[in-house]
Amino acid sequence: MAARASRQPLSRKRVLAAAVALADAEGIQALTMRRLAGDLGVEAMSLYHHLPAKEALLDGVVETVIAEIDAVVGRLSANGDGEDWRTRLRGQFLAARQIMLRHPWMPGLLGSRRAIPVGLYTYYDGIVGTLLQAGFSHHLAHRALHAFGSLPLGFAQEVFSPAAGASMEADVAEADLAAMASALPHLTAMVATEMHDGTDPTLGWCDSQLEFEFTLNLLLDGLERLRGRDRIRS
Amino acid sequence: MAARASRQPLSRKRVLAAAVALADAEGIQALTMRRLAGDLGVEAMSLYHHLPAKEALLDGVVETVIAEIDAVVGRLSANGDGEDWRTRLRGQFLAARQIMLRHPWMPGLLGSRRAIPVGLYTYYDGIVGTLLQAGFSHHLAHRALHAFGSLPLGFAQEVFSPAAGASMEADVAEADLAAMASALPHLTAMVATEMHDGTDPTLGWCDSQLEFEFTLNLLLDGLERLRGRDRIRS
DNA sequence: ACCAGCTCCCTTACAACGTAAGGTAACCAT
DNA sequence: ATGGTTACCTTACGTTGTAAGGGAGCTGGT
Repeated sequence: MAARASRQPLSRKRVLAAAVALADAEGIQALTMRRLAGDLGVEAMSLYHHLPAKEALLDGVVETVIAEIDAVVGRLSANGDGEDWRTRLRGQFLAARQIMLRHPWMPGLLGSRRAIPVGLYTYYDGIVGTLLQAGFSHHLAHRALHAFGSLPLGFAQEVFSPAAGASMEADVAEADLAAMASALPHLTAMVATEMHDGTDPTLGWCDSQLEFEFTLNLLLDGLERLRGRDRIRS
Repeated sequence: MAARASRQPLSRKRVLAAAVALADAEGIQALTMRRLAGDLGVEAMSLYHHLPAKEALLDGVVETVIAEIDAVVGRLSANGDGEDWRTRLRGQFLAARQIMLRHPWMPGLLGSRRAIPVGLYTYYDGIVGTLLQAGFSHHLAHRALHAFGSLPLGFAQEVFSPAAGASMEADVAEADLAAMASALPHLTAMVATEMHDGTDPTLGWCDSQLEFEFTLNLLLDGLERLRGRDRIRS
C-alpha cells in the first residue's frame, strides 16, 4: 500500500508517517507491527529501534495528526486578529474537522491513549487564550472547555456510529419495518420526515457538516450569553 | 474474582453478567475468553455454545448495560408526567450517568461497536417523544439529538482522559513547571485559578458532576430558546 | 428397555499478535 | 587495523481468538 522506499534509513518520523498512511488506507486494525514493517520494506523487530513499543507507536500516530492540526490552526491564528471570538474558534474547529475527516480512526484512538501529546495542550492553550481575550473569566473558560468536549478536534461523540445507521436501514429494508415503527414511533416518524439526502460517510452517524455546525453554534451562542453575565458581574 | 458458581448450566445471560462484572472489576482489557471462562468455572471454548464470537460477547455486554439504563429510565418516565421537558430529560440523563459511572469502560466499548443494541433505540425514541411533546419540530428534535451526543448516556467526550490529568500533574510536580507555564500560559493560569479540589475519578478528566451538569444545562437552555422560535414559526 | 441424536462442555491445535534475546554486518573514530 | 556503536534481521515465546472434533449425559421415539 505505502511506497516501499527502503533507501533512506528509517526514522521515527518515517515510521509514524507510514503508520498514519496505513491506518488511513486500511483502518486502524490493519496497523500491526509486522504489516507496518512490511510497508516500510523492513522486518517487524526493526521498528523497535525507533519506538519502544506499540503503545508508543500509537502515541506517535496521535501526536503526528495533532501536529498537523496545530500547523493548520497556527496558520489560521496568524491572520484574523480582530475577529469575534466565536468566529475565530469556529474557524479553528472546522479546520481541525477537515483534518480529522481524513483520519476517521482518530477519535477512537485518541480515546484509548493514556497520555495526551503536548501539541494538544498548546492547541487548547490557544483556545483558552481566545476566550480570556474575549473577556471570559478563568472559571467560565474552564467550563467552556469541558462543554466543547471534542468539538475543538472537529468531531462529536455520536452514539449512533456510521455503520449503525447503514446497517439499520439495510435491515429495515429487508425485515419488518412495521414492527420497528410501532416500537419506535417517534424515531421512525422523525427519520421519515428528516431522512438525510445522501450518504454522509463522515466521523459519525449523520455527522454532516450541518449537524456539526449546528451543535457548535448552539454551544458558542450559549457561552456568549454567559460571557455577557460574566463580564457584568466582574 | 466472580463467584465460581458452576452449578446451573451457563447461559448467554449468565455469561454476559459475568463479563460485565469482570470488566468492572479488572478493566475491559482483562475481559478475555479464557479469563471469563475461568471466572465461570469453565473452559474458554464452552463460551462459544452461547455466543458465536467475542464481538458478540462485547455486543452483549453493551446491550446488558443499556438494558440497565432502559430499566431505570423507564421507571423514571412512569412518574413525572407533567414535568418540563428539560427537567425530564435532565433527570434521565443524570440517571443514566449514575449507571455509566459504574462501568467506566462503556464509552470506549460503545464507540467500538459496529451495531447499536435495540435498547438504545428505544431510549432515544423516548427522548424524541419528550421533545415532540414539548413542541419541537421533527427537524429541531433531530438537531437536538445530534447536539446531545453522548450526554443522554451520561458521559461527555473529553479529550483529556482521566489518566492524562493525573500524569500531567505528577510530571509537573517533578519536572520543569516553569517551562510549561511559559509554553502554555493561559492553560496554566486557568488551572492555577481553578484547580479542582479533589480527585474526580469519573468518566473523563475533571468530569465531575458539576461540569457535566453545566454542559447539559447549556445545551438544554440553548434548545429551549430555539424551541420558542420553532413554535412561533410553525 | 434401548438407542439415536442433541446439547453442553472439553481437549487439542493453529494463526496472528506484541516483543524478548541475541546475532550480524556496516560504519566510524581512534 | 580495531573496537564500539548503530541499524537491521532471525528465532522464539506467551497470549490472544477460535476451528475441529471428541465424549458424557439427557431426551424422545420405538
